[in-house]
Amino acid sequence: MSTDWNLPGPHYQATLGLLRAAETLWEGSRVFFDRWKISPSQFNILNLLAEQPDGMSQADLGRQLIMHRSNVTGLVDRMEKRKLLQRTEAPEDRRAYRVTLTERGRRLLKEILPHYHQAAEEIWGGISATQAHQTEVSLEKLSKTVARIAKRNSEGAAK
Amino acid sequence: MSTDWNLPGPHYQATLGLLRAAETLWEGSRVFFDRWKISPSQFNILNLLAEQPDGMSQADLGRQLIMHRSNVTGLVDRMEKRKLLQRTEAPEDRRAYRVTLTERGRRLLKEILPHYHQAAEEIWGGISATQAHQTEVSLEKLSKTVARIAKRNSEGAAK
DNA sequence: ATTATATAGTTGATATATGGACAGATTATA
DNA sequence: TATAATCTGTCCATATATCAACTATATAAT
Repeated sequence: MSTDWNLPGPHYQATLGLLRAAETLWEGSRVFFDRWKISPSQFNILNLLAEQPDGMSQADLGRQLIMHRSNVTGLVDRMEKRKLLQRTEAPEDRRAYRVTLTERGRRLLKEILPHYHQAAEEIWGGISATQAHQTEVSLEKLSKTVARIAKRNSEGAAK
Repeated sequence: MSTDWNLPGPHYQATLGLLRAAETLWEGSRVFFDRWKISPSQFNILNLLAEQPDGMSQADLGRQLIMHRSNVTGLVDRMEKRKLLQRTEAPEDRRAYRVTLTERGRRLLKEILPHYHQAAEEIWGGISATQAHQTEVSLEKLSKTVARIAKRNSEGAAK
């Protein structure tokens, strides 16, 4: 049984659509949050910190949001400048900061959340509950496979 | 019939998963193309130009790939520096360039495509044909809804 | 205790991306 | 035909993101 990978297969179009959808979704969330002059990443930070009243270190933020530490530095810089959060020295580790929401940050999140919840429901409006669930399951499978392929590919490059 | 949008609804988790999946997919494609030292956007440009032997203007590239003209400038700059494509003056419009693939660019694309096609098939490996099709349909619906919501939202902000 | 290794955060280089402002060219309109 | 509106590509400012190199601290191993 041989397969000619030089030709696009039956799932080629589906994959193009998948990546296009991913892009549209991401871009859509960017435009959605623009209204409050924040980025999806900044929203994720607000959201994460709201559940952690004692705050968390920048390294932890990076791990939770799957982004590089150096990116967290810039995001926290800009959010601190806007007084949405604050850096406090962590007493138990003199290398680290403890990042916490300010009152202003909490207020902004509170203002956004209802709109976010509403949008979250609307997004799935045209899709049946069964179909929505199956889509979720498929997406999770697809994500895992993509991550696996990318990993294998990058290891192959390290020759 | 009243709905309290202050509380997360049944689709809240699904939306988080959706955006996470979109991110993973996009990031996965980035890592995938890293092997050839190009970005997903650069791949899209290669792919697009291969179907247009006479080349196209930077403005057209931007429209096709849904990105700002100023972003095309940088991408084309870097790809021209690597001699993957070239700018030629457009005879019919003295404002515009005509961007075409070089032999080197065509070779690179030819090298990547089989791997891309293979990955495209693998991605859907764990999913039945029926389910794959339904997922595609759902994703398209979701994309459209997200785009609509984002648009409405941004218009609401313009007060 | 000393040394080695790992971790926290910053910085600089670079890529991707948007948006505004601009010069030059083109097209539509008055 | 003059001019107003539009379009092309570039540049600047800024944001998001990665990676490598660095300092300072913390933890593990000898």
